[in-house]
Amino acid sequence: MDDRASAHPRPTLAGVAARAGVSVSTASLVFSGRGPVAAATRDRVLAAAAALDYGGPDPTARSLRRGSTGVIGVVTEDSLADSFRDPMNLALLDGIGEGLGEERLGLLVIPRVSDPGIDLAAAPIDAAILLGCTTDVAPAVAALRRRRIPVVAIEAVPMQDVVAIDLDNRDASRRGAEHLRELGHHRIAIVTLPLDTARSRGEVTAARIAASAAHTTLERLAGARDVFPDAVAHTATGSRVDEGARIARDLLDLPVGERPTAIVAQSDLLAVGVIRAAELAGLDVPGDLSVLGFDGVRLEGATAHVLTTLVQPATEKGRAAAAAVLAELAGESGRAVLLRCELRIGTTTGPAPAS
Amino acid sequence: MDDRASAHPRPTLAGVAARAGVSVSTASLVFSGRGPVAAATRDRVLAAAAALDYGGPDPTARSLRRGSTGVIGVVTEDSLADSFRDPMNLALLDGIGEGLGEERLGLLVIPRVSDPGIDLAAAPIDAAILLGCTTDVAPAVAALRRRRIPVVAIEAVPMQDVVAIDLDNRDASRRGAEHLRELGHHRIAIVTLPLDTARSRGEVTAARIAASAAHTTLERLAGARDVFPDAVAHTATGSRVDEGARIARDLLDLPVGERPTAIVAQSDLLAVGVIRAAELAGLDVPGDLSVLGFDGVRLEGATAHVLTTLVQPATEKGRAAAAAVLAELAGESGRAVLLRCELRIGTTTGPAPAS
DNA sequence: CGTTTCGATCGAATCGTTTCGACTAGGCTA
DNA sequence: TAGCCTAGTCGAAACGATTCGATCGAAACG
Repeated sequence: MDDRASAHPRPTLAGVAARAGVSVSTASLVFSGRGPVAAATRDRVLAAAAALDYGGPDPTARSLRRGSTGVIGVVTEDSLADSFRDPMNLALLDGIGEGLGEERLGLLVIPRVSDPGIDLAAAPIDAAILLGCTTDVAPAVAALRRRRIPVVAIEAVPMQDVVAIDLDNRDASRRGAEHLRELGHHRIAIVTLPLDTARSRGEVTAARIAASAAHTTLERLAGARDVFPDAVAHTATGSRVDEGARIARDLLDLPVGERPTAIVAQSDLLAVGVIRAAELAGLDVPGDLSVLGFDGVRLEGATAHVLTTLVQPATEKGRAAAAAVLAELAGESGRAVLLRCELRIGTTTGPAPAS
Repeated sequence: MDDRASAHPRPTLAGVAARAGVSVSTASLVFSGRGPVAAATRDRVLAAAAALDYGGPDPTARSLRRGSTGVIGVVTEDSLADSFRDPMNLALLDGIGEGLGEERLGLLVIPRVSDPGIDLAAAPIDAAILLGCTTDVAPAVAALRRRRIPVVAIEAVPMQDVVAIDLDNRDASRRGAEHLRELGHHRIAIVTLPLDTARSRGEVTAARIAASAAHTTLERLAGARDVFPDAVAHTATGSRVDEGARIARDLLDLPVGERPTAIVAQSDLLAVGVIRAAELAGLDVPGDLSVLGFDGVRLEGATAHVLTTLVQPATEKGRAAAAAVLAELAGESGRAVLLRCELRIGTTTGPAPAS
């Protein structure tokens, strides 16, 4: 059988049709199932296909003719693996998968949107979802727009012709901060998500804020500072436990009077790191230090605490993105969505220590 | 500008060529850069393209003509998100990304290979990597073969015309078990990875083994039983900490004389669960119970221990898979690779308790 | 029994590129 | 000055399907 396979170049619909003694159009109808075909004819065509080892219409030819590929692009900023290390993105992916349903073939994940070497416009996709892109995505969006490819962006700066799936990041952060203020805290510190693609650790200055395009980070920061305008903030290189711990170590290395009584972390992973560092430094959470997270990710046994955090509807975000994509593909215009986070009070925040 | 965009249907290379006053072939040369084009001509074409808001050649048409899409398919068994929740798969993905280099557009991730509803043959890909597929993948492979699409499988049952990237699962497990035997253990229990897609928890019987197609699980099991032929084994529904804990709870709920003195877990996540359950039951690790893992994943702070485990070269696996894919696409035949695990002795195994 | 209708089939045009071979006009070598 | 090579350009033939409109019996209808 191998010789046959290598002898004949590659079976095509025309070959199958010829062998079955029907026209190409009829053979096409058999495979696409969109026209009436006599049972006998269908069988003949299928038999011919089997005999020639034909595996069905070529996807690229089909795409060209039909004008659609059945593939949705998911554009990420980091490397693939790094993007998927963030539990929030996984939940998002779950939602996208759910929302897309059975109709689509798969997701084409395209890493490093900011890499000029990668030509987003050359990707065979019907629509694109921008996933956690903090960089300036304008060029990428422009390229997709030229292709008439609908774009849905998740938590990105608002752009024209891009359906935005957003979170009330600022408002939610403000509510979290207010919770701390109500508990009597005055001196708080903030551990932020990355501010830029360079991802250097360090204190957040006005200059760095001005230079940053990290929408989510900035919004959450603004929300916290709506309540605590002077709160010091340090930025992390990524949403990871070790980063949170590392930054907290610096923030907590102060005499009692100057040390923050609460730390606002912009993600749960960072918050867990903060808690670990605090406990390692001999501080009691929440007795000596309150810790607030963001995300509401299930962190199985990472700490003995129940994290006080802003629970975001991550899966819902994915579903909304998928719905928007489907709407756009159907010709309707996908509606922008603003989802709300909910403050879940756990055991990591408490009254400010009387000092 | 919006009216223009909607007025004209969509710019094509032909339109650009016409406007630039050159032939389509010349315009094509400008964009593909594979022929000599006078600088002046090039500029004229690019200017026309800009004027028409043309974003470059259509990917599907290009794919059809060129016969390749620039996309590699990654076929997983679970939902996307679930696949990527396994840290091993992420490391693998890292390796694939590294190995593929800059040439490729992206990875088309295709979930649920066993779902008959999804037509693998309809995916526009140049090659496929089978990732952690425990089910019977024969139909999928057959479909791809008909398409003349090279297939690389990671830790799957050997198949003809499929490049295998494999691990010495059986031998490694045997070495791990021998380590336990040398420590004086006789009564051990095994916590296995899933045995089948149904994923029901429970004791591993001969019947279930016979019915299972989960290559990796079976190999690791066989390796452990090479040393401890009568070891009882329970299968998990997934490689997760909570699963490990849940199963260990049952395994350890026995009088001291019958309780295993060591548990072999088929993944580090399971092993961590086992350790947690043991400590919750008041057992000392490794004093009362030794625990052996598999994978060598970095588990930041999950336990206070250093897990004794079989460290597998996960990233290397990905790189090898990528190399095989590239080789196959270059017309050479990708070589099968067998990678070796290394036993790393940590603090979770110790001498069997004298009883 | 003439006409309409419908199921089944086919031919031909089309989707938007890439690429092969041919052609022209100069610049070189001999 | 004849002959050759090369850079630059072009026409036309793929690539492998889908789909529109036409055709042709046979069944259904009045």
